Amino acid sequence: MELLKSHCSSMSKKYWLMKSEPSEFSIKDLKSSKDQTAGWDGVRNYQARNFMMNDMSLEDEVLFYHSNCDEIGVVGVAKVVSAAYPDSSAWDKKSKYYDPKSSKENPRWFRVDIKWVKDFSRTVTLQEIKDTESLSEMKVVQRGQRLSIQPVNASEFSTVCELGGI
DNA sequence: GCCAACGTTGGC
DNA sequence: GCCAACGTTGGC
Repeated sequence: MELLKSHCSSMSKKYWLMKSEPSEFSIKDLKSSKDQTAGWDGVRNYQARNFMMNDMSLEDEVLFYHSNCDEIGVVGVAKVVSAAYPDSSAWDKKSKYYDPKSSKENPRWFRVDIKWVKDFSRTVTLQEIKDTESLSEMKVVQRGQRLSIQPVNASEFSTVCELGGI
């Protein structure tokens, strides 16, 4: 019974916001990837890593967020299509994400695979999120919040999707 | 285990 | 390119 319960709760769909600089990796890049799927590598923050390792599940839905660009905001939806697995870029000396403290034997950083789901018909800008009362609790508008992977609740997720024209 | 120095993030 | 906020590192 306990097993069933924990199994069920682990299956309940969760929602996330994931940030990427479009000059590095945009939602277009994701859409044009093989199988419209890509590994979310380069996460080098423990809290963000722990979300991937401990809290993400297959089929969780993701708000794809463009940061540090002309039009900052949520541009579409993706979904989680793998469990967390070691981020090999951490032990690739040629990678900008190289981390000598991570190794194949003892990986420190992990990634998940993300699959493109849809583009919004328009960007839901950061300013718009700030201006929307029901989205005022989103981490992305909290002062000093820089996490590149953030949990989002179901109503926030659906509100952002509606604003994005879905 | 404290905390100063340093590096990074990311909006502006 | 500025800089505030935050995370990490490393000496002590």
